[in-house]
Amino acid sequence: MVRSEETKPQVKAAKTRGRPRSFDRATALEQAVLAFWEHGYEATSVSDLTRVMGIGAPSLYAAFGDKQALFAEVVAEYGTRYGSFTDRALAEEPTARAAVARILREAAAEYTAPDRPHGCLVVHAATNCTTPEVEESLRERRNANLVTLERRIEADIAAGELPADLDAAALARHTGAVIQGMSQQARDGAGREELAAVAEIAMTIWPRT
Amino acid sequence: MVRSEETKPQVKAAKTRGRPRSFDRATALEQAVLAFWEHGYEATSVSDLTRVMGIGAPSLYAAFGDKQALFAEVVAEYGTRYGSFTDRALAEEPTARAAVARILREAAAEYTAPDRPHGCLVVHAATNCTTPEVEESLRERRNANLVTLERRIEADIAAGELPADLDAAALARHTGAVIQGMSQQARDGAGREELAAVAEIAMTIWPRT
DNA sequence: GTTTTTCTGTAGCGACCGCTAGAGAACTCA
DNA sequence: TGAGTTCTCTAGCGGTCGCTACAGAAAAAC
Repeated sequence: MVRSEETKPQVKAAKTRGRPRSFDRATALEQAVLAFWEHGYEATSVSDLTRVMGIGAPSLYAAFGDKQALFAEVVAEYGTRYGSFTDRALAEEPTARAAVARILREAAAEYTAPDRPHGCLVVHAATNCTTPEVEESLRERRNANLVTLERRIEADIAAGELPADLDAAALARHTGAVIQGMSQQARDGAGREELAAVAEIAMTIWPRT
Repeated sequence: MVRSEETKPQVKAAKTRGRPRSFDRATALEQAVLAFWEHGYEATSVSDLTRVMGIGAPSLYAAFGDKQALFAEVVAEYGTRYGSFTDRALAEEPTARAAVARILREAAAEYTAPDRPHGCLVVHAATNCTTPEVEESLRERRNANLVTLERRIEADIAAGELPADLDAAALARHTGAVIQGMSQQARDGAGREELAAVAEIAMTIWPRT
């Protein structure tokens, strides 16, 4: 994947003045993603970040603002790079049921992929946070995902694909709970097959079509 | 519930010498439970603790050891006072299915009870921890709960109460994931009825008996 | 070249962290 | 009463936190 840039001197036709940045911004951001993903917002100190990103503190602050702004950018980057499988499933699968089945199966693999932190950054990285806005930002993201799923289920109900008496909100929340639980299990050491088994069990709640 | 004591001067027949403790140890511990429950291990500072417990730092260290020892005691107290509903259900209900049904329904109420922190301390209080032993201690607790549930399900399979081809480990893990997901949902603002609906949906995975 | 602009490295700011030394207070025991 | 014991209070330890002032380095503009 080619990194998208807005202020990259050596690539984007050296138009910026002054001393050029000595590190690759996207690479540094990716390291920050891994650090925050692994240890969460609070437990990842700025000195941890400068170490894994390979830059000094002033460079970090010049390039990303402060710790909170960097985290926001990390969350966005995580969303496009690692968390997009849910949106993709919702967009590509013909029914809510098929989308959820795919999401759960893919989550089992995503949350236990080797060579990267287990579980979901959005679920874990901002729990027990002394900065309420940070905790709230991921909470809103999680709740927004629930609403998205609920709307998808409602659409299937309206289309006659699912029973009219189905509780879309409850079904969406159940699915969210299973996903978050799978993420926790992944953090607690569960492997891909174990999570896949959980996913299969969870899918049996859907009405037979 | 009567507080069990080992060194309580004013109740246990004033046998201890020296200046007596000026605060009630059990009351102070309860305040620590609420603080750790709400904010987690790292985000609850010793100065937070001394404030809500109403004592000075030296008194805290004299009575409870250090922060980590206090947290261990808090987890134990939480277990007996707030987390015992699961063990009770497993002990009192005749089948694994009935026990899980009761656990899920009670969790919906417990995790959203007013006037106390939402969700489960064991699930949330030691995530994103810079002290690995603390994080590990609750992880072990969660995994031990999974094993307990798995054994209960296996017993029902052996007794012919559940199908012989049932995957006890997967079913236990699924149940654990739903419980942890419900706890997360409670933290994210879900109410009792919403969690109860999730619990009802989750119970539909059990084979009809 | 010189000037202007921007980034980098050192070094350290004030605030808070978990924790404790030391002195005095409050009790039991003789 | 006095001695011995244990708790409480004030104050502050060394360390880390997020963050930045400042001087020098590296580029474009002139």
